[in-house]
This record gives sequence, structure tokens and C-alpha cells, in this order.
Amino acid sequence: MGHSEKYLESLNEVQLEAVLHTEGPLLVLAGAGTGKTKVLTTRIANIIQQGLAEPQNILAVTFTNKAAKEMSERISGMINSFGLNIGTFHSIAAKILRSNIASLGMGLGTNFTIIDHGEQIKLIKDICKQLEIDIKTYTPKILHIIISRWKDLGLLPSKISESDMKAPSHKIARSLYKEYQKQLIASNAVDFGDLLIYNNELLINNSELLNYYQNKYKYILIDEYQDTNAVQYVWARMLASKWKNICCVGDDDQSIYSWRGAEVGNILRFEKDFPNSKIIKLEQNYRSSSEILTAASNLIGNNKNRHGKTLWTDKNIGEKIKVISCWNDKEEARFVVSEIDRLVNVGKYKPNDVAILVRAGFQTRSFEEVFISNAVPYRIIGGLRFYERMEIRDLLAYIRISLNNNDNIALERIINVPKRAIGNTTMKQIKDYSIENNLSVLAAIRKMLELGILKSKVHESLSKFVNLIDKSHLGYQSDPAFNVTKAILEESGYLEVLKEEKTDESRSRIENLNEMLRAIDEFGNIQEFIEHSSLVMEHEMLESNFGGSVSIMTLHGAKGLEFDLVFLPGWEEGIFPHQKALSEEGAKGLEEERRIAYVGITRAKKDLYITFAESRKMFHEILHSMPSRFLAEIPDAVCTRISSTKNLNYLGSKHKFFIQNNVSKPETENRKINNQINHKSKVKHSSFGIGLVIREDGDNLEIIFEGIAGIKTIKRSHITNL
DNA sequence: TATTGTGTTATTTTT
DNA sequence: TAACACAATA
Repeated sequence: MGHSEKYLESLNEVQLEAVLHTEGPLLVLAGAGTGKTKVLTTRIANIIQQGLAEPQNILAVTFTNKAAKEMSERISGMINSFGLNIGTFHSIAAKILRSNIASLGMGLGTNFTIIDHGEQIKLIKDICKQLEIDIKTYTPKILHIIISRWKDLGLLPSKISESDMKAPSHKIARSLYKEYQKQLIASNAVDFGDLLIYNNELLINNSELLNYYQNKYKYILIDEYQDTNAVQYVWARMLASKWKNICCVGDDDQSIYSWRGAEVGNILRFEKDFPNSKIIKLEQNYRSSSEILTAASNLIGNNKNRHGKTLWTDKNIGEKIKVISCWNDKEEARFVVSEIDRLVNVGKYKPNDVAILVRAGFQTRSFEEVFISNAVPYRIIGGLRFYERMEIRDLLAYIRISLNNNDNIALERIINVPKRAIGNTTMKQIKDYSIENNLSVLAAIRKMLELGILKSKVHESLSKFVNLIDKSHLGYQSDPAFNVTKAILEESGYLEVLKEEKTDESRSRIENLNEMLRAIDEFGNIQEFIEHSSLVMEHEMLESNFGGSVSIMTLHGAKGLEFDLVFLPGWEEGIFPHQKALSEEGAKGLEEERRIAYVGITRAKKDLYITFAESRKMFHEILHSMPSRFLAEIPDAVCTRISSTKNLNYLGSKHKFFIQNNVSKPETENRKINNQINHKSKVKHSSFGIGLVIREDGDNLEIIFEGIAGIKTIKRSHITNL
């Protein structure tokens, strides 16, 4: 090989084999931290470099936009990859569907909209009302899950047989599903599941199209293959069946999304599905210390349903894992935060290198409080995303109804936002009219205005609204999208209502809307912007202070990430493994919980703390619980177990806990007395800046800060007098 | 029509 | 605790 293949040099033997095995089906089983992305990106670079295919003849599919973006950046650092098809299942499917929508023959137009989760639920709720389904016995949430699972399997309503309906809820769900699809199409809209289902319909029914795409994609790569559902599997297999150069990369041990239709079976079955395939296992871990790796391997070894890999590392002996028992959830949070504080202060880690990974979202709260009062910078990842914010969705709805007059879902969202005196009664009247006359909601309004059958106040309000939509519709065809959208905000009165509110919240909403206007300006093409906003649900990543901040997120959200120091709190039976996983899914559920634990442990590079609380305040009850069974699956040789209580018989005599009263330092020791601060003192806080003390309550000070932090209660020890 | 009060019920999440 | 649905009321 010539000197131009320099990028191959940094690969280990097995990685190299995976990169060079270009022809025929290949499954790369990549354990955590074994260089999966490196293999994927180098493989693509190599295919291009060797002249095996042009970039446009390569298809690389990921699950998240983040992964797609990272891969794309890494490849373009290696080689000119212009024209490469890289994206999420949904974005690629959307592109194929949009350019061939007429061949589908379902009445959808090229400007179909993609509705998000919230709108799916809203639509289901509405249909429940129409069909008089009792939403107390069958909640829209449950019904949505049933429909989504059917969609994951690729089943449209007509394909659901009696045998698919085991429970009475399934019967209800099927009739609902039928109507749901009908109303989506009437709105010229699809949901995420439809993107893939319609793709398959399209390809199965049009051999010419199928031939075209099969020919085009000479090399196909699928990332996170363990997360694929049945439709995605069918789709990928169909596209790959001509050249058969499909390379799937994944880790069966990290399959943690079965509850949204992912089938581990796809990765376990690979050899059967793709004859003459090769399987390569990446087992050398470059991320974690040997202790962490041993713990992870032992734990996951308790699962039966897996390919089985043996991860190894050539790293030296590192720190032991700390398993710590706490009195209750408060002590747990205090311990974790004070330990982070200590390790940051001695200079061992920067806040950026630290993560707290929880099983469920509600667990973040107890940490948040302690972080604030201890003045440790933190950020909670996975909360509200930009495109999920109310004002953003509202503005998107205005744009959507302007572009696609049939988008009933968008129209209903903003018909009375801001208030236009269109209440439930009027809305019901309009909807009934639209159904009777087989019109879209906007068309129904038009007709009703024409006939003059509405009350004068409503009539006036609605005709103003319709004029705005018509004006915007025309505007988007000729004027800059930025101007048109700005006019919507102003002329609808939306902006004015926010301006008058004059709260922190309303100011931040205005800020967000401006941010969105900037984004629209950047995109130029409004249709493309809408596509982006419905398919890219990125988290806001505000990187502010110097050492960054400690990340708090769910274990699911941490997949693919790594941190020097990781805390895994809440390892108690019922929380982790989660009670619902056990009661609803049984042994299968337990194995998935164990995989989640495995993902958590393998996020850590150097240091790992696992904690559990003997009692926990949940809602308004105190819950006592046993330590997680997973703790017993971590070998004693790689961990130190410390307890702050004397109740040591949790895990049998096998595991010895060292007693250490008060794992977290008692508060009295922790505080430096800061007596010179009193009422009306001007003070400084490392995160919130300068403020004024407005109330004293023993050790706690109520402070009003100058910035957006507002009023906060903070301990004396974390404040400096000015 | 819009607001206020009461009761119910709590995974994981990307697209 | 907090978010939400729904009923009662202004």
C-alpha cells in the first residue's frame, strides 16, 4: 500500500481487518470504548481512497444527528468525501420519500410535514374524544406506545391481524390507528414511523425505484445496529440486497432501547440474515482502567442473551471502584457533590471531566439543589430541547400552516395563540363543519367566513387570521423567509403579548424566537429549515465557564460519551433495576437493565463511584429499599465498599463493607463561618456573580443576584463578602 | 370564553 | 413536588 494510506497506521490489527474487509456483509461487534467510530470512518475513507466507490455511492446511517455529524467531520478530516450520503435513518428516509412522494400514491404532497411526539399525542387525544374512547382506561400515552410498536414492526392498520391484538386495548388501538393515519394524511403530514414504513412501501411497489437505489448505494454502513427496529432492518436489507456490501457496527451489550422497538435480535441474527457474512469483534478497550473493565465484564457476564465478548486493556492498575452506602437520598447527593468538590479542588479533575449518571430523570433534582448551594457548576443534559420549547413550536406551527394549508395539526395549535377569542365551542363548530364537508380546517374556516355563519366577533378575528396566513403563504414564495417570519411574529400579536409580560421567562422566549429567526436567515430556504427542525432535536450545549461544568444526565443519554470520573447514584432495587422493567418485561427486562448498568460503568475512564441510599423520599413518602442486585455482580477485588451506617447485612456476608460514620462530612465541619455577612451585605458567588443579601436564616442566606439568577438561597460558606 | 380549583398520577428518549 | 385533565366558576 502506498504512502497515501497513512490513516490506516493508527489502527490495531482487528480494526484494520474490519476496515479492509470491504466486500460482502460484515458485522463489527464493537465493545464499549474499542474504537467503533474510528473503524467506521476509516472504512469509508478507505473505500473512497481505493476508488471502490464514489462518495455518492456510499450510504452511512446513524441514529442521531450528533453521531452523523461527528462521523461526517471525522471523514472529511481524512479525505474529500463530498457527496457522501450520511444521516439518520429518518433524515435519509425523509429525503427519499419527499423526492418520490407521487409514486407512493397515498395523497401526500411534496410539502408534507413531519409531526413530533407532542403532536402525535395531541392527535391521539383528539381522536379518542371523537371516537369516544375512555382515556382513563386507555390513556393516550399507552395507545401511542401500542401504535408506535406496530409502526416499528412496519404494520399499517390494514396489516394488523386478529392475532396481533391480544389485549382489549389493542382492539381500541387498531380502530384509533386507522383514524390516526387517515387524519395525518388529510393534514398532509407523517410521523417518524411513517417515514420508514412509507419508504418500504415505496420501494416494494416500485421495482424501478428500488433498482435505482440498490444500484446507487454500493456500500452501506449502519451504526448502532443493536438499536435497529424491524422496519429499519427491512429497509437496510432491501437496499443492500444488490451489492451485499453492508457493514453493521454495534454492541449487543449496549442495546438499551427495546422499549422503543429496537430489537437486539437483529444483531444476534446477523449471520442468518446475511449469508456468507463475516463477524469481527473489537475487544481491546482504550477507554477505561482495568478495574472498571473487570467490573463491567463481570456484570454483563450475567446476561444470557448475547454474542459474548471479552474486553481487555493494556492499561496499568488504577483506582478501585468505590461502592458507597448512604443513609438517604439527601446524604447521597451531599456525598457525591462534596466528593466532586474535593477532587476538583485538589486539582485531580475539572468539572468538565465529571458526570453523574442517573436511571431516571427525577433523580437529578436532589443533586441540583446541592450543586446550587455548594456553588459547583453543573448542567443537566437532556431537559428541554430548543425545538421543543413552546414559543418555538408555536412559531413553527405558524410557518407550517402558511406553507401547507392542510396542516390541521399546526392550525389547531395556534388558532387561539395569542388569544383570539376562539374557544372550545367555536373550534368544535369549525371542526364539525370541516368533517361534514370534507374540508381541511383552514378551508372550512374560509367557507364559513364566506357564508357569514359565524358570530361577528369571531368572524372578524378569524378573517384577520386567515389574511395573515394567506399573506405569509404568498410571502414565502417570493420574499426572504426571515422577513416573512418576522412579520408573522409582529402581525399575529405573538411578540407583543410576550413583550407586555415583562418576566424573565417572556424575555427568554423572545430571545429564543430571535435565535430561531437567525437560524431561518442562515438556512434561507424555509422548507429546508422546517425539515431540519423536525428531524434535528439537538440539545443545547452551552459551554460557559472555564473548567466547564459537571454533567448530570440519564444513563440512556450518556451512551457514546466518556468521562474521567463517573458517579452512578441510586443503585437500589426498584430504581435500578427499575421496578417497571422487572414487572412488565421479566427476565428480558432485567437483562436490559443490566445492559444499562453496563453502559453506565463503561462511561468511566479513571474513577467510578457507585452509591445507593437506604431510604429515599419519593413524592411524599419515604421509601426503604435494598441495594441493587447489580452491586453483588461487581467483584470484591476491584472495589472498596464503604458504609455510613451499621446495617451491613445487605448482600450477605460475602461482601464486606467498611464502616465510616458519615460518609459525607457533617455540615458543621464543612462550613467556614462567615459571620461578617449580614442583612444587606453585598456579596459574591462564583457562579451567580454579585448579589445583595435580603434575608438571613442561620446558615442560609437569601440573596438577590444582579444577573438572571434572581433570588437564591445559599449557604454562608459559599459566599464572599465584598 | 377564560380563569381557577380539584383530583390524579407518576421510566428510560431519538427521530 | 409538579404536571396535567377536567369541572366549576366568573
